[in-house]
Amino acid sequence: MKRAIALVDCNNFYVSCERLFQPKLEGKPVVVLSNNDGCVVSRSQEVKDLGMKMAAPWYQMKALAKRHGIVAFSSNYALYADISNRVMSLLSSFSPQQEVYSIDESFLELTGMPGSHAEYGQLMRHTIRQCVGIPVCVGIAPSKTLAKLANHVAKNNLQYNSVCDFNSMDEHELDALLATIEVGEVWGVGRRTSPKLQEIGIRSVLDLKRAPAKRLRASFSVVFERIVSELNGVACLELDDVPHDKQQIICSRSFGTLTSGLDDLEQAAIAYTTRAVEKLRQQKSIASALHIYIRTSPHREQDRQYQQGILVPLDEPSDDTRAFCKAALHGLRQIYRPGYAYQKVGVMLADIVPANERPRTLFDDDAARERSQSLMNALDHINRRMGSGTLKLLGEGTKQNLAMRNDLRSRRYTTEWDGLLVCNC
DNA sequence: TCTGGGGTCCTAGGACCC
DNA sequence: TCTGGGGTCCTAGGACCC
Repeated sequence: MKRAIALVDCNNFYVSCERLFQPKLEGKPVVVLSNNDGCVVSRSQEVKDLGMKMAAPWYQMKALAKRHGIVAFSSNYALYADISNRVMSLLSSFSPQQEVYSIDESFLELTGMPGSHAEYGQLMRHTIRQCVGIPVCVGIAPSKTLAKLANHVAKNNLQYNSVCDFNSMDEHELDALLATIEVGEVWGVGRRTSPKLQEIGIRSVLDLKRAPAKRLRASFSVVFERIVSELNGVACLELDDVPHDKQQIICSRSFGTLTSGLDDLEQAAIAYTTRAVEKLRQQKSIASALHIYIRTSPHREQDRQYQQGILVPLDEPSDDTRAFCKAALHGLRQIYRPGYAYQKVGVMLADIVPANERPRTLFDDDAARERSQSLMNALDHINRRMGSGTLKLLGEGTKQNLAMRNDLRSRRYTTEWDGLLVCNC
């Protein structure tokens, strides 16, 4: 029986979320920006047609935007996450096996399902459009890598009507199609390797499919052997239907304005550490080291540059915000140098294991651990109920010196009372 | 003036051990 | 004075993804 994997991908997802609540933006050029309104991270079709690239710095795009009346939004992650949950939960009813791959993509196992898979894809698409309001495209193929490409074809060729099933094509038809797609479109071939492949004569997806896998492995890495197999219809990547625990948890942010003060960096470090340890507790894990780093803006070449990071081991694995904040401040003070204009602080939790695999030591203080646990539970409980950041450590501070720019953010239509749309009728 | 954030996997090279 | 080879573990950095 032929393997059939579907990839359902939302069309310019963040833009589609914004349009959901402002339908007058249908057909108009719209973008959504990254944190600090720094880069363009989601573009409507109209904007793509104008030639605006993904991740383009917004300040360089303003003239073009003005000329064409592009509507811009700061990112509203609370909204996108909520809409994503609705799409994913609806999709889960279409297959016994689903892998939620990212905020806007899901793989679904269709192997063995009777009837036309393309028609089934259309049904998914119409259901999501009708129930949630988000447009999606569906690609179907015998491997994940091919399903990604089928999705790409569905998105870019009108004649497929948003659903493309490679399994329904014969070998010649499929190869002819793959010959028209640039090798850089393949999942796993990025902007560095794409030119290198072109140099050795591998320009199209078909070229890569027919390339000698062993030789590619030697010149690039083992992942290429896998990619070539997947392109030949041999599934090497299984569907991951249980989300696994993170091996590292990162929280980092660029500042709205550069700063050279240790105070500011300490405040940011505590805020990000707090957030990261919250995520650690959410997945019921403990960590035994924290990496903290700071850096100046690499884009400001006229400034003196500095970047440094340090790994701070903890006395014992923990999920207590206070222990990590202490480590973060300790590390920060070691790497901090005065006189630089810092742009970013980041923290990363490492050596993560499930909390129930905590090693016992001679010096375990069970009473202290219980106190720590009930304090952290209370903290999480209150912040969950009253809103994130209601209760925090004093060091995080109350001034917002380094607050991000997000003047263009839409309302939290679905996750806050104040964000609800009210009908005046 | 303004250039994102979070994550994984792979490789090379160094330290160390026998 | 000469100075091996193989294995493991760790880390840093690169590449990629969304």
